[in-house]
Amino acid sequence: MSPYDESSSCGAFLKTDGQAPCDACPVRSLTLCSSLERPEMDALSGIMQTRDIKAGETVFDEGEAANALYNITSGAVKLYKLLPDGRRQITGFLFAGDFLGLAVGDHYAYSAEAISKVTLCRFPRIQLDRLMDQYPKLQRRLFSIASNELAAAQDQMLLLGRKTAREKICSFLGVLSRSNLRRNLTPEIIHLPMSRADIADYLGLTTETVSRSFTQLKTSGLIRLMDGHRVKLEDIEALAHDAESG
Amino acid sequence: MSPYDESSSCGAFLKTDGQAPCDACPVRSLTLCSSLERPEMDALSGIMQTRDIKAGETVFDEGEAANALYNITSGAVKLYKLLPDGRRQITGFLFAGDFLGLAVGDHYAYSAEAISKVTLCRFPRIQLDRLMDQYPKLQRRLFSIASNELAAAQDQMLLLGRKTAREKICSFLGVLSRSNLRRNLTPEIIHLPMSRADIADYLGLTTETVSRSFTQLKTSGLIRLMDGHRVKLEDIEALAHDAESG
DNA sequence: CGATATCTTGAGGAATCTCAATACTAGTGG
DNA sequence: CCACTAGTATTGAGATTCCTCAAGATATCG
Repeated sequence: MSPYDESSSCGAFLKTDGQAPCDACPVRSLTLCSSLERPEMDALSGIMQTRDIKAGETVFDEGEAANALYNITSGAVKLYKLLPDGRRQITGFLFAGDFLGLAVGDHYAYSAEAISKVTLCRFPRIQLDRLMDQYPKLQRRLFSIASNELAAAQDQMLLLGRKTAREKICSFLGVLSRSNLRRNLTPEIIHLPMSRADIADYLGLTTETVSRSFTQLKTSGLIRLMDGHRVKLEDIEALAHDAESG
Repeated sequence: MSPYDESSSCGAFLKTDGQAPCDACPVRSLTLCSSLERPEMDALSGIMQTRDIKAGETVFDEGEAANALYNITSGAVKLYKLLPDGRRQITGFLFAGDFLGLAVGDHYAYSAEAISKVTLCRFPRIQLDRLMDQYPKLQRRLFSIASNELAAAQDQMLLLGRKTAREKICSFLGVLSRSNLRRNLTPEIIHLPMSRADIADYLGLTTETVSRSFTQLKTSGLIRLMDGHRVKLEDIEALAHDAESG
């Protein structure tokens, strides 16, 4: 069987004639599809496929032909680049509603791997390119997504180049907390589906330093480690402060 | 007098009725204007202004209303973000042909400052937005620029998060060398108009470490410091190798 | 419930930073 | 045209953060 299921719906919803599913999409307001009109929506769902991926599996690899773009319907994905000796930089963690697959040339410049079980909406690039010519609004939406990612990347450069380990962790928790707000989740409880090694590779640290920083924040009473993958922010104000000068 | 000169040409060229100047633009193939057709070109030059900036002066500041986008006709610009305590991360160095001013909301998320005397083509945002609706090709061009910047930002994250001081310097020289090629300059002679402090804030290092790394590369025979701001690459192969594992 | 991976903690080391002194460069005015 | 000054770059010595290596604790999954 093909890895792509052309007929299934956006996420785990009703299978229909191919345009209703997106109406039921729980994360639509966050995705590529946000603020699109009926015709764009229908065109998009017309070329859309869905793809399910198990935790640890690859969505695509650096260097691979960039044949498609994706929207995450559920689950978490990490993007990363590798150096020849295996050192790794994670350039982003993506969650439900997030978009991935932008490429400059014909090939992806980074790898994408599922952190948890993931459901994706897949848009073949050639067809999406055609739609972009047809619907300027879609083109604009993609431009806006790219601009947002660029701004986030610049924040991350500041973090990587100039922040201390503690500040990095506080910034990371702050970003996730704010992302919870956008998703109508409580900003105090942070879910960390990724490993400490992933966090380390995202923040330019080692797992040991990540672990020590968490412990230190716990000791200072700013956070509580509910379990390894769930953190309660006890003092968001103080965390925000320590993210920039702590 | 207004800082903007609506009538002058793109760069230091003939003043005309407002559409010929771009025809003479020496860096057009590198800019926003590249691969645009006559009507787009004319529309762009119609809303274009030029702006001259002295070394050390500001193009715009972080937080300022994002009223315009710019293309550099000559000179060098640095983009940077600051932390409250003054720590600085330079997110990019821009040269003739490069584009700046992309913003997510209504405000710039970073500052832009001239490193040398700079000439800019200025495009008011509101008018450019209108043109984007009118000319999908222009929209597409901006999307492509944003995508390219994003890819560069991801490379820089890898550099900042995972490379050693020596690797950072070698990577930096490599990028500039390749940028010389695009501009039809010799790839062996690198001009560094920025200070060591700027380089340090770009690479997540201190001036002292930048200086020591240069000295070390000189001692290894990979480069020659012709003067403080001009470097000869003696062994591009070796530099490229050391940019990723050395 | 046990095996394995992940996480935490500890001790020592290394790369880079900080602080300080010296050398160089570029621009200024005599 | 040269000397002077202020900024910039280099070099040195010691401090510090974070990393490496190693062991023990905890969580996860079949």
